[in-house]
Amino acid sequence: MTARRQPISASSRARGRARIARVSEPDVETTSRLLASASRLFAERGFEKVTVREICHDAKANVAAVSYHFRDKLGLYMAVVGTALETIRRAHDATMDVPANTAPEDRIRHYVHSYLPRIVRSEGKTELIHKLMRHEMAEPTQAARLIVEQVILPRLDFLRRAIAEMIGCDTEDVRVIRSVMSIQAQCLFYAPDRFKSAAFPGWEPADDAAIEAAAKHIADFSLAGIRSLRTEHAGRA
Amino acid sequence: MTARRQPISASSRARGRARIARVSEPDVETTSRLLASASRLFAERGFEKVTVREICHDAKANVAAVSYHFRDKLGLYMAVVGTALETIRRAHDATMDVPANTAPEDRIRHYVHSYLPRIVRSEGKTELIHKLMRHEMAEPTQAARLIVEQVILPRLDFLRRAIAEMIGCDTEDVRVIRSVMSIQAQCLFYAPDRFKSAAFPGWEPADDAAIEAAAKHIADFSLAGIRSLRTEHAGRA
DNA sequence: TTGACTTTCAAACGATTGTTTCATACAGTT
DNA sequence: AACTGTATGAAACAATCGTTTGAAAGTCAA
Repeated sequence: MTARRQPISASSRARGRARIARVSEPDVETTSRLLASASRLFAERGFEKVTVREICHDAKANVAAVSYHFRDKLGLYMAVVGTALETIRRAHDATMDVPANTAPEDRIRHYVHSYLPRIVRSEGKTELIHKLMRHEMAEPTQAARLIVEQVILPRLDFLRRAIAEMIGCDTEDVRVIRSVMSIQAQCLFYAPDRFKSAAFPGWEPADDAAIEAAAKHIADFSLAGIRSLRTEHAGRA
Repeated sequence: MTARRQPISASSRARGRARIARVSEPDVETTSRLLASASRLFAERGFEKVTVREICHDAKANVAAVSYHFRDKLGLYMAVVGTALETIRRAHDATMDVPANTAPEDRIRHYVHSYLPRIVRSEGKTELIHKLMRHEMAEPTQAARLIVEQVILPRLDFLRRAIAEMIGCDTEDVRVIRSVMSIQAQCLFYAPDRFKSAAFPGWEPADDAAIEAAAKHIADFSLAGIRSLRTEHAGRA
């Protein structure tokens, strides 16, 4: 094992200073360009389907740049995931940003209406983490645990509280948990997908109005489903 | 392009006769062993994550055997998909096997209760096509179109008719289409998945009773959702 | 100017992939 | 026995992958 020339952390140490122009235009640091290109490509096709050479070509950097600045390909990927998680942590998660004392039905409606556009659409910074999440579902990496803990679980907790309040039971009740899965399943189903494009031709919501209509359906459909669970006995076999 | 020694179709011509023992025990034809090993491995990890060498090692065949008997890796994969589709076409699709004049609610219940075990479980021949389907959703190949046409679309049509009958409208109604997606989404969400295992620890139904209970939830939840659509105006913006 | 440090570059390395080559062995026919 | 079509095996091929190398060029402080 040969010792590497330069520890990874040193690159961040040198990044504070302003830089003089080099032979070619280094207006943006190589590290930033790599992160930008990698974010876009990883979000598009996931970790394994993107090659280091492709990222470096897009970022106008040498192939060795990834190894130099991020240790290896996985290091670059984890950096992308890290900044995506930071973005979502900084900007208050819109899916849970609701005034206090809101009725549980309206909280659920708000969740679906703010969640669905992020799943269907492709532009925007907050959409990055959702695209990464979708690929992590198919082929998880080390990032899966982070995403679950920092994004998924808080959202599910938000849903569980609202649903439990609606039914009038504990948040640990099986009916609550299964209803959370039902809502989450319906939302995630609208994620763009080449397979589903063939199975449901033209059924993907195209414009904002269609997304809103689909969200309304999921909310109506699910709220009716949850209400029907109120009359049901909790301890069924 | 060099002409291949032996056209692919010739292998099936020679397979009718009984064979004398060779140096090693060729009790089963190489073609069959390759198909068996490939079915298991492709179902487990999808097309791209399985190597030809791995299949051949498992089938106790030479690496060149795939090229010889199936033209290439994709040819072997399509053969696997073909036999899986044939199996599902031969054995009447249980998800749609229901006596005539059954009430639409009961048809939907039957669909969910027979569909969900096939999604959750792993053993059995009919489960093969479902495992292949799940991988096709993540990374579609040529097989996606076949699976959609021969498996997905007939099932969705079964659901559409039942739901339209419940609501009392046309099968092309948006409410019908969205309800089909809601039911299908909830069912598919129970597919085993390493990512979901972390997000929903212990929430995957373990035994038959748990699967039945989950199916009952999906049916109850969805039927209530559909009933609520009856009172809604069809032509909403 | 010297020397230490940081960053970039072209090239190569080592591993793995799907696929092909060519020799060989077998069965059946003439 | 000789020939033909079928099948298998070890080895190699060609392409691609992530990663490493070693030299070169730059910056900055002494």
